[in-house]
Amino acid sequence: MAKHDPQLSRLFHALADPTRRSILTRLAEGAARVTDLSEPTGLRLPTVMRHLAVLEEAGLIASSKDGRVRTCAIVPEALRPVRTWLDDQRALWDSRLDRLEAMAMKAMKEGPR
Amino acid sequence: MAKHDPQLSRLFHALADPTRRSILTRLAEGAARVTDLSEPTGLRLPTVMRHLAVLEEAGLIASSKDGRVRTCAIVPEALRPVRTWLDDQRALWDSRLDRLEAMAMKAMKEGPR
DNA sequence: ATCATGCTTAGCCATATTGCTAACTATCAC
DNA sequence: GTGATAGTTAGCAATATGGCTAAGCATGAT
Repeated sequence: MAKHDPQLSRLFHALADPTRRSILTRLAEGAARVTDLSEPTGLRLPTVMRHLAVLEEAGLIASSKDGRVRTCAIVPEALRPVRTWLDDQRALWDSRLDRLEAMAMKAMKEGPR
Repeated sequence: MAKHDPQLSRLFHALADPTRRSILTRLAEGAARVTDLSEPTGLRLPTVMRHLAVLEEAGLIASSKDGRVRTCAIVPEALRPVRTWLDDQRALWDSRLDRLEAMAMKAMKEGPR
């Protein structure tokens, strides 16, 4: 039985915000400084920092500081658990599709009575 | 350019909660009444109701009421946008990786500056 | 040394989320 | 009708989230 997976929760939560997704998309073009990530969002630096912290805690990005510049980059394998969960769910859902369908049919026939 | 997709945000947000994921996994075994979903979680009915509302607003489940019993079932195709987003990101990230590799190769050939 | 740059920290505010209880409605069984 | 059952609604409390400003701290340029 799959226990509550905090890592999966962190990943999904990180991906649930449009700003964070746009940051990820921007980072797909290449590593970027914090300021570079701030500009297209129209958000202030501290706000962007927080988003970056969420992304980094989820393992979706990595950052390192060189002088006063922090450079952020994507961690490509970070989405693996998400993909795995999706695959598992699809397997479960698909394998029960016929049964769900049957139950729906049955409910429709016996329902209103 | 992919605009902020509210539906994607709703989906990710719905999936970010372990209780909701366990509800989905439970529903993969077959449709269930609200009370059936409440028992294994150890949560009260109104709390479960709220989780179900989030799942339904995200389109992940559908429910219908027959008499006083509400039956919930999974909507298998609901995860499609998530899967599509993942695929798109992976494509972007992979192409970025390829470029990085090419640059590394080039750098190795030309030597350090 | 001085100043600008880039990030960081601290803290405020509004709203959202997640749990609860209590009370209410609607159905089903007697 | 009476009462049990299944769900619903209303509203409370604690915490999390997402934005901001202001001030601080390094580092780089002059």
